[in-house]
Amino acid sequence: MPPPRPRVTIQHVARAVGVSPSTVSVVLNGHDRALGIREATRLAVLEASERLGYRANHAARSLRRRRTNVLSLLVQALDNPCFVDIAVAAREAADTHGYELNVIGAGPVDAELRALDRLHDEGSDGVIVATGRHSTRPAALQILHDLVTHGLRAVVLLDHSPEPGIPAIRVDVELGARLAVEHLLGLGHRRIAHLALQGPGPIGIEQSSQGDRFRGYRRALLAAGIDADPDWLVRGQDTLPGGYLMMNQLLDRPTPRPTAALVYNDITAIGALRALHERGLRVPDDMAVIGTDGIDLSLFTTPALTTVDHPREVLGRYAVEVLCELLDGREPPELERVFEPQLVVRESCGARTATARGTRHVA
Amino acid sequence: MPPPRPRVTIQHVARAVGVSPSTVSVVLNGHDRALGIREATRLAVLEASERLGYRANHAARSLRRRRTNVLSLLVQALDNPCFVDIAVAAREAADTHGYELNVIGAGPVDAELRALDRLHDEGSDGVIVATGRHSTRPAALQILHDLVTHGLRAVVLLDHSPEPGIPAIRVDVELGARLAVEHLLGLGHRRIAHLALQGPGPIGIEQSSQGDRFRGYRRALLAAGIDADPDWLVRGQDTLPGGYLMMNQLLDRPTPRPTAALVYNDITAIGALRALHERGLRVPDDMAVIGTDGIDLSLFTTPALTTVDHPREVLGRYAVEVLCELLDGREPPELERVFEPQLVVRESCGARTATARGTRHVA
DNA sequence: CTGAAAGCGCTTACAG
DNA sequence: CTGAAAGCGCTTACAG
Repeated sequence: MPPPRPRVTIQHVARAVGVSPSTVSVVLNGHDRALGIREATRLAVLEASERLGYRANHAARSLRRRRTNVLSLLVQALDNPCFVDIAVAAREAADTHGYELNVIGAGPVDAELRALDRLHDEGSDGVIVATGRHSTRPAALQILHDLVTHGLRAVVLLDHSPEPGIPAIRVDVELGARLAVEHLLGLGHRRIAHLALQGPGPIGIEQSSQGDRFRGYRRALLAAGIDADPDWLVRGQDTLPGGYLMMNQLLDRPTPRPTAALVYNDITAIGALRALHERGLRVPDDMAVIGTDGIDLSLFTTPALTTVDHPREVLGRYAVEVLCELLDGREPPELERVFEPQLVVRESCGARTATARGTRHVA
Repeated sequence: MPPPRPRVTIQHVARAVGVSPSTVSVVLNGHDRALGIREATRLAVLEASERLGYRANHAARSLRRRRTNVLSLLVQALDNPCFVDIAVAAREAADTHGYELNVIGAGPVDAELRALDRLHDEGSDGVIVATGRHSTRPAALQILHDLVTHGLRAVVLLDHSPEPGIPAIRVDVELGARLAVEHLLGLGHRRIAHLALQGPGPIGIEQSSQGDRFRGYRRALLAAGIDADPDWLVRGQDTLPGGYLMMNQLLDRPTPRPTAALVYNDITAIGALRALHERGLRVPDDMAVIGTDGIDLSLFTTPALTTVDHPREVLGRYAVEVLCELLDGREPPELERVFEPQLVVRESCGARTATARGTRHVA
């Protein structure tokens, strides 16, 4: 049994002041109508609700207003700091817009559909889907579509827009891959591997972040007259062990060993670094490694990761803002907003040395 | 304006089947009373609600039941994977008990009080406070007390129980520190530093995790006839840059340099590793480093961290279970449940080499 | 075996 | 300038 809950309601406040509940409601909500409330009454209501410790009942308010003022953010996995950064920024933005934010980690691919479907029941007004891999999965798209049909507003983050009513905020990962490869080419590398996320189908044909990235990688090589060897491509999970496994697979191949690797994200790159370390291979001397995301951790690895930085805070914040526009009945200015990544050169490609001192992270 | 929300209610289902809303409610909730419902009716209700896409309205249900079936988990910061591990396990446990879990990152110390106070408004039935530092802060304790006064159930995680009504689940960090120091002593170290969390007062007098850990550290040294030099103690933030800064401070001191360091947690230890790397100091040769928590990352650093592992999943799960007991009106079996930490020996103290291969993380 | 009625706490037109 | 009334969608005794 739930404990007895001596809830202070609007009724109690009203009785204490000697006004009606409606008056209390109007005052407490600071409505325009509150202008028409006598100052003395207003003050008395404020005082009494403070004194009695009144706290509005969410459920009642939501039921009546027909909106909950909560947003849901479905991220791929909370164990990747990149998504934590996005979530923290998103929560802050939600806060300033008067919303609560429910952050949900989708977990492994097979749990994702369930998590998506649950969004229906989270009781939120709108959702941000940041799993970064839905656009290649029809089932996920279907659920997303259903969500919108049921009156939820949705925004996609880190992927393409699946349909006209659902705006997308994403990073130009094709450009990111190009910047990375060009950096490596400039350093004299010719055999450049790509550790990529495992997808449902062959890479490169999908309209997805993964496909975009691969295209960037291949085109940048092509522009330098290099035809990417299929043996340079390894696909796997975007996790620490995933990166570890992929790098080991790459090193196990009989082909001439690549001298550099562009890795799916920083977490995966850290896994790859570990595999190299265990094999006694030196980074960057034996293998240059370049990550993606720009999470804080990438500055603290040994060696510090050169990476393609994504504006994680901006993405989180912007997604919330677009969602709020939608909830306010306004159409967002564009269906897709694409942010630019930025190459951050540190130690893992040998271009220069880095120090954690003096960054924004070290006060 | 919120979009028009063509909500399917219990009424619609009732009308479709030709029964009353009460019957629909009883059937859908699978109540004991449902036993008294004709099978044909039951099936018809189920079919119609499925067909119509009925989804219960959370707000209405909560309002009526006077319980929301949501739990809140306030963790210190989501950017420490240790708390993510706890949160993920807690959510799973909440799920199996029929609750939703709202995970909130408290953020920096100054934001913590605000976050705590907000718990009032999250509309949850119970809260788990896992900031790991409340017990030394009277203001935090006061808010926690208020929460319980307002009818919320509360459980403290990773700290001592602040009062009889609030159970605590924690780790014996004093033992953890002892295990770590004994390991280092066994390896021949004599000057062992301690990088600790900055608290509101001097260390060692507080009844807190921090104080407990320090006591374990000092006593283990004492047992070996070593009186801890105050210069071996550095206090700072429990973050990557915090660890980086603390290690640099330690190295800047004129006293004979310690040969080993027991660090507050793994994230901080990774910061410390980086500081050592930048100074050209080798781990473990020039300085042995030992972390705490046992997060996955600690296996992927270079060198791999020797650490004091905490049962993070168990902690998260158990906290939820205790909270559920409380919500069911049962008293938990004990006011404090203390779990044991475990030393995990890897590379950073030089005792042996480690490999990421073959762990549970690498499938 | 099922329905009518009341009510959870709030907000919002609408009166006056 | 403020109050009475209705209703958001659900659940739960209580009738029958």
